[in-house]
Amino acid sequence: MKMIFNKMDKKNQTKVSQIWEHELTRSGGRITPPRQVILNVIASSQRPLTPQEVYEASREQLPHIGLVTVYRTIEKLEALGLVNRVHHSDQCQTVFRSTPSHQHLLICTECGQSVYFDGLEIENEFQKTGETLGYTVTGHWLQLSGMCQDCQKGNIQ
Amino acid sequence: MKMIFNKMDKKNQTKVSQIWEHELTRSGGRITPPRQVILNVIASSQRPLTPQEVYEASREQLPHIGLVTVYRTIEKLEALGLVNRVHHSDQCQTVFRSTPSHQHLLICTECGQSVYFDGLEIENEFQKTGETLGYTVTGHWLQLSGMCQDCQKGNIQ
DNA sequence: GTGCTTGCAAATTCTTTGCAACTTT
DNA sequence: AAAGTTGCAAAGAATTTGCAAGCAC
Repeated sequence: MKMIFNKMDKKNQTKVSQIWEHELTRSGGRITPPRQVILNVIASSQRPLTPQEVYEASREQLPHIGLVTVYRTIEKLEALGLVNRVHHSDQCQTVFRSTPSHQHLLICTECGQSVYFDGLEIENEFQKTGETLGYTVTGHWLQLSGMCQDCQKGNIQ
Repeated sequence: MKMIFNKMDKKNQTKVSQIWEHELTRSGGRITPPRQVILNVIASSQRPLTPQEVYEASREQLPHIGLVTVYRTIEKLEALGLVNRVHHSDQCQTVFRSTPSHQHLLICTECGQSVYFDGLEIENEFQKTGETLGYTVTGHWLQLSGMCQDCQKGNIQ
């Protein structure tokens, strides 16, 4: 199994924000201060965020920003496939940057820090499972949870 | 990989309802007509249901039942571990009977018909994945989606 | 009888929509 | 200038809470 540890660093944050701005422009959208702030908040986050959390983090940089703008920007980013909705059992509406290739999330239960990983072998198993049950498997949804290295060491995030 | 095709039949529905009633009693709860109806609706469903759907199906048997009672009964069943919340990308609050052993759901995208399956080998892969990423994997969440045999044949559910 | 349960109404929370003013290109 | 975007306020949807009456044990 191939693994890709794609934790986001400062350099990549900027890059992701730039790509997102480019995609927005390309689809006829416009780059405004509120959007730049929201894009940056989501792109630089190590964990999935709720609309409320995006809103609160954005207000630190742009106090008069509106929650509605956050919702509409997320909607646009999702339509462009740049962010994904992430579901937990209690939290269903968090957003996290998506990956170009087909990967899955591993989320830290303590601090929420998340990484993507590749799971081609696992996906082959899914097909076999479906055949046994008489289903044609067309999609899957996999998320792992656990504790990241920082939290194992007892660090505060 | 061991597979368990545990589609629910009439005989099992009754049995599940009875077990649920017993668990309710054991935990100090009471068996009332509204609860019996709700339990039966959920136990006999081949697919995850929203609170609204449980409500509507229950009203056919007990017209004056309240949506609030459905919410509270689901809450109780979930607390007892008898039903699970099932999430899709758009639908986050559906309920489906849980399994005693550790299994995963395969949901038909057409009709919602769902079956549980066993995936021990897959779970071993999850552990390996976690190690590679520096995480201690403590939980996972896996759902497959596809098309069931009936829908492949073009039957109407 | 005691204590859990019900259903109504109201409150709360989350998300979406209408709209006039304002920016971006 | 044209078209997209913003933030406010209001609407809408989903879920939870308070409470008096009712029911199970």
